[in-house]
Amino acid sequence: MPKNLDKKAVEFCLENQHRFTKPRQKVLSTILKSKKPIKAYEILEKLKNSLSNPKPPTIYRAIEFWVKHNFIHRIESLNAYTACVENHLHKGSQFLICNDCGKVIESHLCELPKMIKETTLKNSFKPDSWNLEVNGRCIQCS
Amino acid sequence: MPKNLDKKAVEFCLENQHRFTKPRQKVLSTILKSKKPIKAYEILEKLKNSLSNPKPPTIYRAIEFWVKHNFIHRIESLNAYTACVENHLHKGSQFLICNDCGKVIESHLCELPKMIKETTLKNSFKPDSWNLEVNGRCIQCS
DNA sequence: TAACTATTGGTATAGTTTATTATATATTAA
DNA sequence: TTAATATATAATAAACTATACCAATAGTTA
Repeated sequence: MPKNLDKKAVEFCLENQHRFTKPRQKVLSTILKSKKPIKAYEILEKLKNSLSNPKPPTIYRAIEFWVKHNFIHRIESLNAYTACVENHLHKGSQFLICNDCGKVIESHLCELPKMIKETTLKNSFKPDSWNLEVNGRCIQCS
Repeated sequence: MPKNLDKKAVEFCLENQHRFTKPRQKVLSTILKSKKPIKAYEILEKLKNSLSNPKPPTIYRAIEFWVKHNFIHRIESLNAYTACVENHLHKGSQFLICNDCGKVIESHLCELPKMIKETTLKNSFKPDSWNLEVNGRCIQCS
């Protein structure tokens, strides 16, 4: 979905002195192209051609890099990865997962942070980051 | 934590014509005894004695059973399982995970459901169940 | 008893992720 | 430019997590 995330990634690497290496490049673009969250081994499979016989660690290192810098998110309940709809600075993420078609919508629940602060305060807990995954049905499937 | 969840489990099985078999019994009690979320293979290890040489599928089947009936929850970001603090009927769960000591608090964010409905409505999404995992620091570690 | 369903047992394998060690590439500063 | 440093990759192996499959068994029902 995010059209120019590719460019932003290049810029990001330039500005922050990270290398825009081939594995990073290919892994990111593969995730960007995928309309649904994609799994590590699916990425691996797709890159059999454009990289020379890549192994799991190659993929995982690149994934880790982009997750760390908020270009992609990991969806815990799916063991899958998806591009961030905007490369905003994240402390948390929210996903709506359709149980029927598998579509995943990244949602911006703007009020959630406030809520989280309140409720974690009650538990004397200092929130740092969070992840909300909601299962249900998207409009096409309902 | 939940002291009589054992008994409730027996009752539940009786009432609903499910069998309270040895694997189910042992897996549940092992999770109940554990103060922290416990992993499938840790359960397997602990049951090496009380069950005769149990294999992964045995454990996973029992876990699945109790998850399905809301006696335990799976914590996605940890690949681990924990007893429900109360065996209330769940459509969602919320966990506060301490990055320091690993403690996990199950939290009751009573207002969350309302929020979820509102925000998912905006996305034309029918919520069904949800899981929120918040990372941060507990009071002892901060 | 016979048929049926739920559950378990056991083997094997699939799928996911990390550790380790060595090598290569880029950057910086002398 | 070259050595020193930091960063990233390659490749092998292993650890960790989960499921598919099929046979055997236990409980239930007709």
